[in-house]
Amino acid sequence: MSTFDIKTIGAIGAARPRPAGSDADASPCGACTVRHLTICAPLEDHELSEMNRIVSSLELDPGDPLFDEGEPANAVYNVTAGAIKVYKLLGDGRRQVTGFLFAGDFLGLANDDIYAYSAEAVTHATLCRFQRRKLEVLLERYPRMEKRLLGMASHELAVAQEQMLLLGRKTAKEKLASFLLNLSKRLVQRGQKGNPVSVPMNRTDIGDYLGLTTETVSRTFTQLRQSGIISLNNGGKVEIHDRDVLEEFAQGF
Amino acid sequence: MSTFDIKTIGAIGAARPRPAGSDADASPCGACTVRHLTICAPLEDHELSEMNRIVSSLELDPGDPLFDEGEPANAVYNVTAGAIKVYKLLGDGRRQVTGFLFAGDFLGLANDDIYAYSAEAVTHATLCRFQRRKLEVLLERYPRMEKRLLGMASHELAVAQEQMLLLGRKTAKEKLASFLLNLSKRLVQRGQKGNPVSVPMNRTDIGDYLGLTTETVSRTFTQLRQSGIISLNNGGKVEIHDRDVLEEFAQGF
DNA sequence: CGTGAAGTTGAGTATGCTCAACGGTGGTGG
DNA sequence: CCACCACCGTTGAGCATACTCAACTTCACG
Repeated sequence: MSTFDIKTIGAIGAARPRPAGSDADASPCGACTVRHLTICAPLEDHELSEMNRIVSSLELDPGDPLFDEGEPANAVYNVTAGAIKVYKLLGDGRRQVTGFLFAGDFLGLANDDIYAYSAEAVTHATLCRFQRRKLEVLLERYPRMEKRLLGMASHELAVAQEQMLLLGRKTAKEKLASFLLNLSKRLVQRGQKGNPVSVPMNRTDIGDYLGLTTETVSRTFTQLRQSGIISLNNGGKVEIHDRDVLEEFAQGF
Repeated sequence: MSTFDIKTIGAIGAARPRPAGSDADASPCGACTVRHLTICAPLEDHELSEMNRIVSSLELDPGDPLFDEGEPANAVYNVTAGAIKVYKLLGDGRRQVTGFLFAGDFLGLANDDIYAYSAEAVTHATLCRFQRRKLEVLLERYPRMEKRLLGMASHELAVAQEQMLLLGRKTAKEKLASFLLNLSKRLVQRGQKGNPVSVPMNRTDIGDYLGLTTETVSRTFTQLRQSGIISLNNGGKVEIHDRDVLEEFAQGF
């Protein structure tokens, strides 16, 4: 894994983060459609102008890296659209995707000023970037935001523990059932329809997230499809026919 | 899993949390030997008296439950001595231990007022108990503590991600190597010798933590022993002979 | 259409699980 | 004091789930 500073990514050319269009730049925070989900939720409208001053917008294409494990953690991010994956690697290249992030999700919290994982775009995605030091000043002034951040971190922690249960103790079928239900729930949380479920990531990413190979993911999809529990539509849409059975699988009965 | 209120545990008789001896009660926080590791770290000496007022001490025997998943989260805890395990269960009883906690470690942060996991003593253990509502008042007054809590949560998050990598992508040998090195590092962090490593939990707990069966844990210990990398001493002590090889296993080379 | 990447399916295999037996140890009660 | 018992850890044999390697299909995109 190369370790390079986020500020030079554009120059390297592997990624092409670019400033978002002028529309968004005019009053990005005021126009933010996912504010209630982000770290900005506790701020009053008139306080957003301060946010505007320290935030910058960012756009990524599929496969573009956002940052790499080990890199100095100079910024934190809020996803405003699209999907991001975060992952860790072993020495021989084995990969564990520790999470998929969608609009409203937060990433980049680093304990010791070094990112503990890498982040990369799954789909075309837009993000808000907060310079770490400037954000810290703001947090000092608005303890509400710090509280919000703690709430988000402790939610992340609960999600991580659920994922450990999945990785350590569930079968392939149970893993995939849990995964689909999770995606569905997160869509609903964002006010979208929870069925059919949009599955924007490929089989390799799903496998690396669930601790499986692509082949096993594919076979398990087939198995669920042939049981009539789901169907696979075009454009990565999965239609859930029997949510109850899926729930039973997910909970290990 | 039964869900009962922590306050009634004593009456039920499954557990026997009891107030610690009068020595500790006199000025528990002032005498705390692990304060620098806890949420109390940022408090000045003269502020500890406030802490004293909202904290109570607690003692558990091996196997005693502290709280159960799903229970209302009325308190958070700091371990002051001994070892605690936290775990989640599937419907059919499969178990995933999501962490082992030692002196200085913190548990009980709950996002939605409900514990997301169960906690139980591994060895004889002592803990500080903070009533949630009272702690919140204190956090309001000391943003430093809130910041500290955020730091601890984000550290936990990094640890959780490392564990996901282990569960999803490491072999049995790599899992056990990582586990032993982790225990060793945590001993060193607490100012103790990192070798030999005290391993107070049994094979079942280790298996449930690493996503393995007891038999596989046992076989893998034997394998590492026969390779001369470790030896198993009395009293659950593991002596590490070749840390470098263990590190290589743990990092997946 | 042609090409390359992604997904699916098949055959054989290996890692770790299941089931079972056995040995050591510590606690208990006769 | 010692026999007994329960629990824990270890080891063995056989097995199953998911992996590896490979071929083939589908799809997106030029």
